[in-house]
Amino acid sequence: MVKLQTDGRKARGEKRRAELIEATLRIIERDGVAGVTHRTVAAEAGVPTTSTTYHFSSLDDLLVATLISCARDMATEVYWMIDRARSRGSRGAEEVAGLLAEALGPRRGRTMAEYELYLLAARKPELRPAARRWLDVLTSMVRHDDEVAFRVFLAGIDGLLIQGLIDDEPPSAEELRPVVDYLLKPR
Amino acid sequence: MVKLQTDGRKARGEKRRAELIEATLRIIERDGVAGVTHRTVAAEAGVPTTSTTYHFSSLDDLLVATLISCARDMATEVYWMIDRARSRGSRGAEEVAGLLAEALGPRRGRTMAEYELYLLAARKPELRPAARRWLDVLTSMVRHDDEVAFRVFLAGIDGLLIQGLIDDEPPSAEELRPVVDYLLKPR
DNA sequence: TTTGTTTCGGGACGATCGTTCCGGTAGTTT
DNA sequence: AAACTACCGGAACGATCGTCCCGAAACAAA
Repeated sequence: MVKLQTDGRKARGEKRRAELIEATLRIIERDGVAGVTHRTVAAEAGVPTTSTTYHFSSLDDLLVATLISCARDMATEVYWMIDRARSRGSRGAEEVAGLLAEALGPRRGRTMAEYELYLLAARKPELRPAARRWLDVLTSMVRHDDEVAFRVFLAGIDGLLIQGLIDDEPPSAEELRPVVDYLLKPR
Repeated sequence: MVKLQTDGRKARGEKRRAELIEATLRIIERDGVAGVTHRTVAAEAGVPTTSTTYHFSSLDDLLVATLISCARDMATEVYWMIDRARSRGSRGAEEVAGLLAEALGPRRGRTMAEYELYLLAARKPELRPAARRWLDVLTSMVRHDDEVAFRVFLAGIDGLLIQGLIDDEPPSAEELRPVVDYLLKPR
């Protein structure tokens, strides 16, 4: 009889690994990278402290894994924004503004976490490929003569998000709208 | 005889306070906000550990003071960029690209420090006014019908800087040039 | 000089950190 | 069944953390 199923132990191990990464992301959303310790992550995941050191050789490894996991989500998120912006004509700006308002409102913690991990990548060279990959993939999607406009678009999105993070009240889609409009206007 | 000079003790105190802030900024440039502790700052400034707790009631206070001091410099820096961009015509983009390349090359550590403090402000409400003030001042400088274009310009600058921070090789002014050009092109 | 204020700095306290050790358990292979 | 491997989790180690205490020193006012 041929063995088709994977090792049950390894499956459980991978599952807990994923749970630890999710717990780490929640910690970063709530308290920032500074709040990530073996103990806080373990408590958030509801597992003993030593579980983090078993599945990740060090705290750095845990952060690396979290960034890599997070980068995937960021890519799909920005991909959606681009898709909306290009396919909907004048409605594109409206939808992009809505997505930005959502990133700065209900999902504010997540947005902060992403940029904190982004800055972490600036400081740790081993993280840079993961942080850059989605950006490269996105850039390769557009036509060559659109590349400059596309880079401006991406930079503008990043800038608007970062600036929106230090507002006391998250900006509404209506406030963002004219800026996004201007950003998307061809020239 | 009227007392004209201030208390020599207070003068020395203020001087050491300033030195501690400068040392803190150097630490952040080198190791990030995570590297800021009473002991590392004191060692960097060449003073005993307790000096930081004496002049700043807590570590948070030290970071707040550092951000406020840093925000002033950021304002003048961006002010220069705007000045170049507006007064030099087509040469404006070239000079802005040069300033960006400098911020991502020789002054890379400083740029990282500024954005780390910026994100810190996103998380600590008491820091937000200081981080936002210079942005408001700059915005109030421009004509009302230019405001949207100006906000796009600022957002674009932020985005280009952040994205440039995760490059292995800092982008050159020549690479930045077409993007800045597009960003400044009126429409 | 005497008194008071401000700055300095050594030392220590309790808390928390990353990490290791190691016995115990569950699952797989032979 | 026995041997082996992967996972679990309690306990603890040394290091480092923020902060406090308190006497000494420097300086100003009396």
